[in-house]
Amino acid sequence: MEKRVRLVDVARAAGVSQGTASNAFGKPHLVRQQVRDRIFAVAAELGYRGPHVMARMLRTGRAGALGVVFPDNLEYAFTDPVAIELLRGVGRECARQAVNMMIISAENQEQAISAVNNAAVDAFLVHCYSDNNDIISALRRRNLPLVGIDTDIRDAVASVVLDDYTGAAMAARHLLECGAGYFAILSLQANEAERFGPMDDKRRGAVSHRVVRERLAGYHAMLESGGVEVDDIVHIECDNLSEQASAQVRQLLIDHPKIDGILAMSDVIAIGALDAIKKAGKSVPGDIRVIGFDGIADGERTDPPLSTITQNSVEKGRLAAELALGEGDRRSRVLPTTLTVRGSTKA
Amino acid sequence: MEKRVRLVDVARAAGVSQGTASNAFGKPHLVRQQVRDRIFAVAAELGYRGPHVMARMLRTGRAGALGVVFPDNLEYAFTDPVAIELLRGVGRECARQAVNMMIISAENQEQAISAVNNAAVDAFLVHCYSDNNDIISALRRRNLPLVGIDTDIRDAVASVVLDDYTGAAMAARHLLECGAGYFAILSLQANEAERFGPMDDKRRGAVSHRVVRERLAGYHAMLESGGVEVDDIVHIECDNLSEQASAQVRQLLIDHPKIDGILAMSDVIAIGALDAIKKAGKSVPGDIRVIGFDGIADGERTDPPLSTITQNSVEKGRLAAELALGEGDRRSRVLPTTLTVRGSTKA
DNA sequence: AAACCGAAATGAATCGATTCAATAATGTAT
DNA sequence: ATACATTATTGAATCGATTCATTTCGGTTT
Repeated sequence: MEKRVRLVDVARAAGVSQGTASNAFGKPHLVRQQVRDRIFAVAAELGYRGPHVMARMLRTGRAGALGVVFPDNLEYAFTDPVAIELLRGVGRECARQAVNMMIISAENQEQAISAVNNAAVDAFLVHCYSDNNDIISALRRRNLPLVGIDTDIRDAVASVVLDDYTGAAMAARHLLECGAGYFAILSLQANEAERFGPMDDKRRGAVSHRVVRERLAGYHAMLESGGVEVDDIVHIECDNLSEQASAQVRQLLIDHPKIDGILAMSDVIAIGALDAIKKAGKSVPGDIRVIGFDGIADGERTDPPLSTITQNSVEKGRLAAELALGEGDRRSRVLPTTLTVRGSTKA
Repeated sequence: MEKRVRLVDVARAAGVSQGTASNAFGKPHLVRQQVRDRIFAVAAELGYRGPHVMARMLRTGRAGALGVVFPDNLEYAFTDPVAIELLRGVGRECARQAVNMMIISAENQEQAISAVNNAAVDAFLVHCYSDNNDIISALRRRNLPLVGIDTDIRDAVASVVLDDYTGAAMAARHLLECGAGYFAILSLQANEAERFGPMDDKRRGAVSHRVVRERLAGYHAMLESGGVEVDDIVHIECDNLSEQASAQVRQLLIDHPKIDGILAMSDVIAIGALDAIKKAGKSVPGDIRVIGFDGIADGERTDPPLSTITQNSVEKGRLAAELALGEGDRRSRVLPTTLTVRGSTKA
């Protein structure tokens, strides 16, 4: 393995200073064409591969990359349709700003922390549900611009969240308007502890995930104003995977046959619910109305098509990236949702 | 903005050499506990943030990241279900090896080249259909381990491709066995020129994308052995998006009403075809048998469920990452496919 | 007390660029 | 021809660690 050709070698061989050689590559307009050409010719002859990326980074302090972290579940990033849309938006903004996208990957918390510590990036984006987490602390310690998605993070330069409360309230109002009277809420995981199934008062009081807290509050407020007692609502904490959710809903239908309105905190869960209801021989929306949350593409093709609260996840990701990379004012943003009515709530 | 605290500052303040201070952080077992503790205490007091990532990289020459490039279409990575599965596999292997994943992003070819040149990574993975491309040249110039996915790349340390020929042949045989006699092939894009629609001989002779070439050959060989003339097969070059493909198939059904077997080169296209056929009032598989390629999850939930040639894209990505990061023997791999029979070909 | 050994610590060299104040070269106006 | 701007070039300092050959230390063994 021969030694790498360095800029200084090229400079010497071309009979110019190292500074000029550097400019020829990085700021060509500062070097006379004649000289530039000579430098390039010599570089080609010596087999110079261009400026060393890491050396340049060290000197300039810029990494040219945006770090993206998913602390809750590392594999989640390429599994959940909403996360993928988010990444699409992040990617779009990174492309616009000519910055690469570094996805922090790890198998466990400890590894994730060292991945965060070793990532050569200019800013971090973190998608998470709660912020009491060692990975978040590691991110803070890096002292780089940090933008939280879907949760507020202390010390972050900004955050991008959804107006979850209003979205949930819209969903609940719609079900009320469609005539539902007995409700079940299919919740996303409420905190770090991986526990699924029926959600009692105690568990409902220990919700650390912002998204879940806000959506529950929105559902409850609207249902109460519609004359429904919160204690009469069945709460189930579901895994955010259609298959698992489907199994949980199957049990729900057995335990609570009167249920005629289902509020799901994600479309993935709602799709599982549709499946379970169909298998149980009940009809949607005749017997049970189902509304999801997110507005993923798959919801358009279910049978019946899924009513939902639509959010623009692509824009959420793009905006977060813009805030993280941006120099301008970095106010945190709350993004709106819209009600999308399809066949699962209205015939 | 105060000046950053450096390792040398910590070392001085703690009364040890810089080398020892470095070891305290990077190789703690080489430093006596007593001394180590003192160094950490001083570091905390001075507000030292830990070793500077870029400086460490420059010195060690390791970036701790794997670059992933999609030259054909940059947004494609987070849009196509197969690409997403691929990324999931890559992510899994990166996590296993405690390496981050750098996604090269750009809006155009020129930007992509400079993104490749500025990426601090230890190896590159490139997913593409053909290798005559300036981005590929830029990748080669970096002189890092390079693994090609779905196409062979000159100078790559290895490549991971599918046994496309056999997969296509299996698909064609299956349709023959199901009694189809008049075939249409819905092809992926055959080369860099973005042209869609009917594919004449000339265009079929100018296929630069390896995947398309192999699959066409597999389809043709099997159909011919089943007594079908290649010239009697209708070829349509489709955009790899369900909506667009659907529109193209609508026209196909008008122009060629006798078609009773459709071979689609991707499930995404096949799903579009199912849609168009349903809208045209024909039945699947009664009037027309449809088989896709890839085995994406969405194909299980179409109506009827989609028969397909299943590949393991997650493993394809994982394996490619392993080869790129690995030290061991790096033979190129050809991955197998399996026939998955569902309702779109057999009642 | 001398000799020896392994573990711990040292400190200068190195990784490979970019930057910027100072200087030189070139061009233009008087 | 002289003065004055402009544009190019120089070269040393700097970014912030890690490495490794060498020296020092502390403890055993003879």
